[in-house]
Amino acid sequence: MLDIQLIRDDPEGVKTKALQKGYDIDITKLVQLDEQRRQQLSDIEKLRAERNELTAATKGQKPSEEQIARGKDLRNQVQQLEEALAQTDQDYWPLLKSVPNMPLPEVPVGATEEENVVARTWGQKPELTNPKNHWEIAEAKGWLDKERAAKIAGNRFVYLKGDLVLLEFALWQYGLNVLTNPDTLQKIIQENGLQVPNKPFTPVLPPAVARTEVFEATGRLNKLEQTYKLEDEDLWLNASAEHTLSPMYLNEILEEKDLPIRLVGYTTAFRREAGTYGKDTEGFLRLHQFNKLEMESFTTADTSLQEHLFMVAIQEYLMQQLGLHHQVIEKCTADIGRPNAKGVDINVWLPGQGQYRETHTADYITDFQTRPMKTRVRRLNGQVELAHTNDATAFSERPLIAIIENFQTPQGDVIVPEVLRPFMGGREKI
RNA sequence: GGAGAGGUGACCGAGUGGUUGAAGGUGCCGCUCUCGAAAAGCGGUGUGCCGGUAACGGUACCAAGGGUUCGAAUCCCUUCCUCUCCGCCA
Repeated sequence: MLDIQLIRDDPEGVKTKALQKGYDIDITKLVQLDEQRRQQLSDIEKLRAERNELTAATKGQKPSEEQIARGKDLRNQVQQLEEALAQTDQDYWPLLKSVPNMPLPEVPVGATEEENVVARTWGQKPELTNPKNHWEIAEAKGWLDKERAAKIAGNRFVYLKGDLVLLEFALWQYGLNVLTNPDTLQKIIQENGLQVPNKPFTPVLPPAVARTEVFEATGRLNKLEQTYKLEDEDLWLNASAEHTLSPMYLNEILEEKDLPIRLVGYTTAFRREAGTYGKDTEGFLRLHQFNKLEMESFTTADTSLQEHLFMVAIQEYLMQQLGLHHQVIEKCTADIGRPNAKGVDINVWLPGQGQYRETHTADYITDFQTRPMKTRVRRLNGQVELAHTNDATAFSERPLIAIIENFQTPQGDVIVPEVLRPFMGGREKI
């Protein structure tokens, strides 16, 4: 949720930047509703003040007939005004919540993802003759069974089996090792010239579900396209660990000395993927259910951008260590997403498909989530202000696809990246 | 799932209809005392919203939402959570 004060101060600027992100918001109406709302609030408070005065005047005694009559009158007036305010709120809050976060000035302006900018490229496309798709290799190896999964759970579910499962667990282990090691983090910070502490990430196994109320506060509830609802329960399945990590400190005031709070959560993510029929149906690139290791951090406003860059640096480091050729993409205004002020993707090269595909995303969210979540920081000087959140992928299952396609051998085996071997019993290929 | 007891400020803990944003204690901050520290004494110490350059004023908040009342932390209803016992269970 955007700061209403920002909208009051610069309605035109907000309108323009929202449009850059593809949101046509009726800012005029929002400003008008805001004024109306404040007027109503002020009227109500005047009456309440009068009522409080009346109550105080009774001094604990039985009030007179006259006082009771006056009290009743005030109550009715307040009630009427409160109803009018509730009416205004019905329009006001959804409209305010529909305003997207403002992109930073350096975010490239663009109308589609075609206008994303390649910021950096690492490595080179491997030289492979007639590379196979990951599903061809995985099915031949008995690592992937989609037919039986469809029988059990339907389309876009899979059974992953055998060595691929071992490889997946190696990936989690490796990711956790990097994120919990202050020396490795320090190296990444130095190499990228960043100004952040090397405080390690705390591993978290979070709940995979959250209540409606909580989900709404995160601003990430996307009922129709993404989120599954549990029948008979007021619960939704998370579509990323971020959904249950970011609201952890809902309605709390954090102490500045405890920041940054860095979490790395592992969870199974569930996505409805409505509106993607026929897209990426082969293999396990786009599933209703997948596993993910996700970074989340809470910082002060003045350190959050560095924290975001730090997360991107970690992502690059992880992909470099796996030896996977990839591009770092600065997403344009249309592609960064509603809650983001800036966004970076990592797209890995998939030789079997002859294209780059997204494996990582890093969201710079500023205080857009913490405002509705009321997650605040008490600064060292005693000032209370909104915290900032950042989230970013550490690993999903998609890098497995990249490993299979990039490191395939003519014999149909897959070379295990060196950094994963310690977690694979030292095996060099599978 | 069944039966019962509860949810009050950073923490402990009073308060069961009338200046109660809330006694008392702990913690924290400042001052006094001290060479310094401790102890002791004194003072201060919640958050949101609205108005105001500010000082400050108003209003709301005692798990959440609704209701009763001239007036609610206190009474009623719903939901959530915690604890105890029983049952079930990886």
